[in-house]
Amino acid sequence: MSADNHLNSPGFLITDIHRQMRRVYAHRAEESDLTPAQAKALLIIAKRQGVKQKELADILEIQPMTMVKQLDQLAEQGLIIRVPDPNDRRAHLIHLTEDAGPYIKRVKKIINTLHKDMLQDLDEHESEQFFRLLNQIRDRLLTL
Amino acid sequence: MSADNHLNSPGFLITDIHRQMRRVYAHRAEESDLTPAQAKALLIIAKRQGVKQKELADILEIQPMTMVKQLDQLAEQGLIIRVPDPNDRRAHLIHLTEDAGPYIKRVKKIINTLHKDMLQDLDEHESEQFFRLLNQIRDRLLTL
DNA sequence: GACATATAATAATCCTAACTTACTATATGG
DNA sequence: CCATATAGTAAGTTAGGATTATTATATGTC
Repeated sequence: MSADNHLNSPGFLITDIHRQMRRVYAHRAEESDLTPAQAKALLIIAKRQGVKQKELADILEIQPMTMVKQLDQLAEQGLIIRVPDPNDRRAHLIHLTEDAGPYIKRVKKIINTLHKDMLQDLDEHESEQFFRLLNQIRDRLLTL
Repeated sequence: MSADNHLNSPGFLITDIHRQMRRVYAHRAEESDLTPAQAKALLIIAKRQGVKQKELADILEIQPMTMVKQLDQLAEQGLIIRVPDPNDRRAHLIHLTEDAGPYIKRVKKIINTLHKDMLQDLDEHESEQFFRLLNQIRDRLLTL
């Protein structure tokens, strides 16, 4: 691993891993299931019923417009509804529908299994270490 | 960090890091520079002058058709040429043009700096550990 | 040698997940 | 009251992948 090897480097490895995760996820998710981005949004909404769109976009670190589209998709599938905010007529509060339950359950299972599978060669200490390093790198990138 | 926390997990962290890397890269690359995927392909071609398209696609673990498009883009920018393979009239060999040199140099610098910046909070041992774990996870994902 | 099968490249089309720019409606601080 | 800020959205773009089907050429088998 020479200092000049740009190809086998953390950056490109992360891109590879990201793509492989998507591939395996897509393969395991049924027709009726959610894309990774939809799944992530739905899991956050489940934890924060009544969140505003803007707050959601901030949590996900995406642009408001990107959020709009993801919520459109979730609404089309009948998994969320936008409720007018009684305290701010510009804003909408996002709520899960009753249909969302089974989707959330299924998607949690897929994600759980995927994580377990991809980390299966790491012992507990390595997993913790890896998780810690990922967080450090993510935080650092946010300052760049 | 409960065992049931799907949101702050290695998988989603990798997705975040991937997106942030792209953001910083795009911000640092000039108008005239290459996208990450183009850069990666070009760096491999530089190491393997005369490689076949199919071989390239295999190295990058992408579909042949995806390779075609990336090479179209590089050819449009005048950075590579497709030369008919004298030993196989179906195949093309990919060569760099003379114009490619400065692009490669610039892109290497951007990538190098980005990697250094994003890993700046890790000591040498942690970096090596991180690199090793990424490779393990990537290899495991390829079997799933 | 003929023919079935495999392989290299590509055309056409689609998908996910992001982005920017510009607009409307509503809040809010001087 | 008005200037400015904020929430949401319409329209359009981009990167980087995918699938399916087609053409040209190689290759193994009988």
